[in-house]
Amino acid sequence: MARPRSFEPDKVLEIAREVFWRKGFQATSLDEITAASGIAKPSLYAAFGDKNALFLKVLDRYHERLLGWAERVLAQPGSAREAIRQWLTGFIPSCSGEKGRRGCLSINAATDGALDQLDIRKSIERYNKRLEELLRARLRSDRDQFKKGFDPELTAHTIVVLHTGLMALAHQAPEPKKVKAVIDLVLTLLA
Amino acid sequence: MARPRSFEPDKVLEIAREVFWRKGFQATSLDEITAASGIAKPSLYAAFGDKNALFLKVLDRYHERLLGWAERVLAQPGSAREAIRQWLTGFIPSCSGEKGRRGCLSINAATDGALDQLDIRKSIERYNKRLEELLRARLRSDRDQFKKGFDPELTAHTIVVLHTGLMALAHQAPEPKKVKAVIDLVLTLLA
DNA sequence: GCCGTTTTGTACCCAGTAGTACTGAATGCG
DNA sequence: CGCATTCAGTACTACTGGGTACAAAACGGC
Repeated sequence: MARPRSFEPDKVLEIAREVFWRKGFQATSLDEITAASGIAKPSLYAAFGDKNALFLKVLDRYHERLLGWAERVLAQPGSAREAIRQWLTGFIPSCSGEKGRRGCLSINAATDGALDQLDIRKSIERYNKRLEELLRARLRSDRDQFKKGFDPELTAHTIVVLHTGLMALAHQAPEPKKVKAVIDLVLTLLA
Repeated sequence: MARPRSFEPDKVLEIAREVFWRKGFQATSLDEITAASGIAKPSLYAAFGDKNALFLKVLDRYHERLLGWAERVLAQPGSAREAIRQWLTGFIPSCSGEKGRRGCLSINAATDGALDQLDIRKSIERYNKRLEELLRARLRSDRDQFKKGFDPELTAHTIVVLHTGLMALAHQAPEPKKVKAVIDLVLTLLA
């Protein structure tokens, strides 16, 4: 009944994610996104709102994707430690070597001054909370795999801290081996 | 022989550090620094160079201060584990509660897009390297305090990762108790 | 008291950026 | 085909921010 859209919003959100991820939220100008996507600014505004709203959409999708993957990997049967190891090692390609330099979009955003935007901060906090919940649930339900006195809550949180540290240090492009060794060492806490 | 300076560079660097720390490198405008310090822009430029150079000076001082403190605490005699525990717990006030929200200036800078500036990236990498060296040296020299097979290099790096994670998560203003519990749990790796 | 030198502060320039008319184009429907 | 409706793209505005020219001011030395 009217002129149809000439682009797929999902594709544009993916392109925007790449730009935001590479340059950071503050440092990314809308012109760079229009250049990368071929979509003019008024169309972006009509489809996604202003820069903050666009980034929030990008970030929420990013979070959903990571949570979906974590949920799948952490739900596998067998050893809880191996499930968590698989989840953590899955990040190695994206947090080591040259590819890792961009780090984690979410953690980058948390230190971007983007935190002034309440929506964005809430999204990040919610993501961390849900991630920790997934780990905690798995450790809790498998607590008899571990020795007496094992603390699922504290251990889950500690793994989140470790994960955050690895993703924050990704900007230094460490060697994959080094990351793997750290993961293995910390997983000895699951005993 | 000429008009004297009307401000102390060290004081100005401290004020600039506070502003950068609170708002982030990119998000801080020079106008905010002139407003906070009372120093006009041309004086800032004459004394410190452009924005990047100013931030680099601030960051280097920050690093020196943290390294100096780490060196002092980690040099204390007795248990290596207790020395490291004291070093880590010393960060609790600045990485938990409302005061912690600003996180760590260095880690924030690493994800600020400030990394495009090679000087700044080098400074951060050098800081992390020297920090890890301090830990490694202490763990190595006291390796007979630990069980056979203890790996000082890997353990030192893991502690740096943990420390980075704690400082990155500081933006969420966690409870001090939680941070302390994580530290205690990870220090059981030193056995 | 005057002069060269360095600092100071106002006022400015220019590039870049978020956000917005406004005109023209593409559709479905009658 | 005509028309209402929605999208696309150019061009613009208003503003901010980094950086600087220039003239006045504050010193030490003569």
